[in-house]
Amino acid sequence: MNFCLKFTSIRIDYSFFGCKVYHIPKVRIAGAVGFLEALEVSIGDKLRPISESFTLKDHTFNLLRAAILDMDIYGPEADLRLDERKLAESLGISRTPIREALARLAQEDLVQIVPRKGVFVCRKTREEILEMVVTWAALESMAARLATVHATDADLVALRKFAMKHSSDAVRADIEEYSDANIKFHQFIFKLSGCALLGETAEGLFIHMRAIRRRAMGESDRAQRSVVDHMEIIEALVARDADLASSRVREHTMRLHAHISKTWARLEILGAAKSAAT
Amino acid sequence: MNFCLKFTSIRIDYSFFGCKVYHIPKVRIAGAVGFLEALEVSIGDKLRPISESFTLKDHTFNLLRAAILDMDIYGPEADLRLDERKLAESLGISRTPIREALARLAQEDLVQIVPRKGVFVCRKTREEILEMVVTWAALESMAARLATVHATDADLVALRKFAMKHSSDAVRADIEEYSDANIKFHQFIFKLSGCALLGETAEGLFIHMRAIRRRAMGESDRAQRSVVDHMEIIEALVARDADLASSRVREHTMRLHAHISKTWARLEILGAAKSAAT
DNA sequence: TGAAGGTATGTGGTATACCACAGACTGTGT
DNA sequence: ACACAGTCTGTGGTATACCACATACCTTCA
Repeated sequence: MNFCLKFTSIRIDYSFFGCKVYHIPKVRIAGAVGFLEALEVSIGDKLRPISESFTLKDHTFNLLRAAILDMDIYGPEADLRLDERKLAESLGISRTPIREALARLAQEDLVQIVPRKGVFVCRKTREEILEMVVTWAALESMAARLATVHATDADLVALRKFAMKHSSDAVRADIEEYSDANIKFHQFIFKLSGCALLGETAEGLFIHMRAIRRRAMGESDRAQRSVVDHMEIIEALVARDADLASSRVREHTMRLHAHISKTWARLEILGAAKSAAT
Repeated sequence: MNFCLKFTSIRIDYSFFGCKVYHIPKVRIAGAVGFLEALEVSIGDKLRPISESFTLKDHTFNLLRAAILDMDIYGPEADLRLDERKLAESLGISRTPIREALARLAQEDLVQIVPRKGVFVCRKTREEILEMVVTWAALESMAARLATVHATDADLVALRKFAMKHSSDAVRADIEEYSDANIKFHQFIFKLSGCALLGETAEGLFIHMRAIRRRAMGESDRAQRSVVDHMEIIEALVARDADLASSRVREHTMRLHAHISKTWARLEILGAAKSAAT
């Protein structure tokens, strides 16, 4: 995968501002908002929401993060190396904000920075992925438990509606569609828990699992089994049975765990390619 | 709290190397290890483990992190401001590694970086703390569940031994001692789960909770109740009853949740001091 | 006297120059 | 032909200079 190519299009986003990248901060006029408020509302309204405290550092962080998630990390010939200088050149900015973005990515375990060697996108081993699934299960089962208390009846109706709407995707084996809906279903449960941190923590894990999930999804009747599971989970939530909802969610996720265990060989081979590349 | 003062002692650590801080990297002789190996083993053995790839960035990160954890964040007059330049001066290094360390701390939600305003240590609101406890409960209850499968009998014997050894601390209300033991007990369970990520994720939460925990610990009979809870948890583990162990751990942690809820007023007042300071 | 506007100062944000180290390469000696 | 050593190149690490913005203060004018 060619990273430089990737970022060519991103520069276009930048130039949309009509100025060189590093001039963007100059556009900010937060201090002038008060002044504008004194003018006709028609003008103030239009300009009000101008990017509040935009920084290249944050932008780069999001950019790199998205790029890494889109990467085919586990492809045998994937280029896991990130070159600070090349990235800087591609984005048209200096290395400084890139380095700070990379430092944050490293903190999230998305990349590994090796002094004087390079920055590398982290591949996850099979064990790490399995642990992520376990942790995910822990979080979501708690979310389901809380949801039996916090979710309103209307919430659950909406959840059921959503699940049924997309069940047809699974039936006709529309994996791509169903995969998205599946994700949203789980996010829905986290939202119903009323505990934002549960969802946020899970999100952090999920990011790492996306590449794997994409590869592991096209298996046999998993999608249809998933639909059944989801319905049973909803029933437990509607019954306000905390233990049942919790255990059903947990078992549902642990089935993914078992499934990944079975596809061990493939992942392991991909993992091996990693050490070969290093 | 005076940060500069704090770091005065830290500089002493640095100067232990016998050279100015930013000269430390020059001390590294990783490339020379091979050379040393050709010499007498007596010398090589002594020098072998010289800091592999030490970086100021990482060191600063750990330093700041530890300093923040030691801070009395919730004190009414706490100085939550971190000045990059002052820190740089105190540590005797440039701003660059400090900024990267701060970027990582921000990623961990330990500090908040406000462009052109400053870097501030994050205070947690009561709601955030409660959510952390819930998330902690989710993780540890799963850990206990796994422990019923992965822990050996010897492990559980060791756990029981450990818990009993420190139960006396709780009885004689030696809060400080017991608090440490309490923490280790929970870490023990995470270890027994065989899923490192569970423990790591919890650790990330725990860091934020330390300051709170210290304040919330000196309450009534919580310590003694804790001892009972721990014993019951151990029984469930020994019985290899996954559901029971899981729920007991969860309920134990959720009691902390309830307790913090009760001390709402105090925390809220402290939180209010925050906005007053800002 | 007070309000408006200018200015001085300090902040984080960014760009840049340079460093030490690692690794590949190349030349030279045996 | 091979081994060794020197050099060259590229990497991330660090230090530094400078920028735009935010803020507080001060000057000025009504």
